[in-house]
Amino acid sequence: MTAKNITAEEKILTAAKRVFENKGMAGARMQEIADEAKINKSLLHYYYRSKQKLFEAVFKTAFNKLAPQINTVLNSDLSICYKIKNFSDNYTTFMIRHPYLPNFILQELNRNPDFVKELISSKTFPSMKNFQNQIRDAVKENKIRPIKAEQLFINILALNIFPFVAAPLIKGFINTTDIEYIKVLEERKAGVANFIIQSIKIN
Amino acid sequence: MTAKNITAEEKILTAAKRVFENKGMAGARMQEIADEAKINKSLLHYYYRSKQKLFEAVFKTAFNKLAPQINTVLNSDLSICYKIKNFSDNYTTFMIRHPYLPNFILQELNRNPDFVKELISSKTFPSMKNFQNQIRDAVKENKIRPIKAEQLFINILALNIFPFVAAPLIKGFINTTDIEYIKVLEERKAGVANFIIQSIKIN
DNA sequence: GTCTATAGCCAGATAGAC
DNA sequence: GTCTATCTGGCTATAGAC
Repeated sequence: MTAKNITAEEKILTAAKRVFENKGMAGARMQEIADEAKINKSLLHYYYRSKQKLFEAVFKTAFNKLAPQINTVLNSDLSICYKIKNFSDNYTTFMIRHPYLPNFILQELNRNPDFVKELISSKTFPSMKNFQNQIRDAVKENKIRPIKAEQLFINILALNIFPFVAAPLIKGFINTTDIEYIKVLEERKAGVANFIIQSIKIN
Repeated sequence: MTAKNITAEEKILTAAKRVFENKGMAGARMQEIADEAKINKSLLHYYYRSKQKLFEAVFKTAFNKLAPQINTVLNSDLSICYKIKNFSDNYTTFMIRHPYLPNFILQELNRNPDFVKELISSKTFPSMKNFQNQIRDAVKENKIRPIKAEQLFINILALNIFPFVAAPLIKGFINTTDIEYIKVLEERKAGVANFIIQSIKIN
């Protein structure tokens, strides 16, 4: 498997991923994707027919990388505490390597509300039910302070994802270089989990 | 001041705001802004010269609505606890009325890193210094649990802003209608402040 | 200030040779 | 499968009448 064994189709998808994540659907240019992939522009259409189709291929691939991690929080028999620690650590590690992904996903979901309907109706889309039961039981048994499952869920996502979506803004406020900011993010792997657990635990 | 007294220039800015916030710079069309403002397309150029200039006018207006609220957190002599409650309440109230604003700002900051440099160098851009001192002192005096000012700051922003940036995604996960989601956001006004304070307070 | 008409460009998509 | 050349439409921007 040398570099030359990578097919044109794969090269296109990789390049398209890079360009779409940076520029979004509207800002991306087919020519730029072709240049990035070092192939001819008309090959894009040969393999993917249209910009829209290529975009959808990229979007689905991206979304399918994120959904499973969230699903582990919502649908697994692990303890609440473990889930929070695990998700914060794994998610941040993954995102440091793919910093544009969350922004890309959220951006395009905001622009195309129909995408959401499509995603929800897919079989793999995670349900809140188990998590709601888990939180309700934990509150009832006095294991954690009273909180609604949805609110806790939003908080977990917010604390882990926001630092990537708002990176340029935060970098401006706290006045850090890109390298320093990665250290700030690394600190959050454990810090965020502690912050959440501290907030819900019974003294 | 009847509706007819609104000048063309004002109508353009309002329309541009709506279109840019929904579609972003790259996705917005001058024709759509003209239609939205119910004026002739060439008037856009008469008043604002170019799409870029019109966009910058909209962006600066939008950003200047958000910065002061954050500045209150960073640079005022209020107690930490009060700041958190106050910001969570005010910010969420404001954002429920302008739900596209955070997404628009973050989106364009990600696309145009130069914007950030420009904003930072402006005189009104808030500094972290006072807030850092306040948190360091509070930790030293054992008033709150040990936490870095930057991390707390990120957490405050994340918990308050993320629910708006990621609205379509969250609505999908927790399976709510738009109206129900507003109730979830209303709950957060007090809920988020409590969540944060619970996490940093000494038992 | 406001309109119509159009210049000029650029991007997505296709035709057709190899 | 991969290339060059080109069509077609849409978009920003401007010229110029009123």
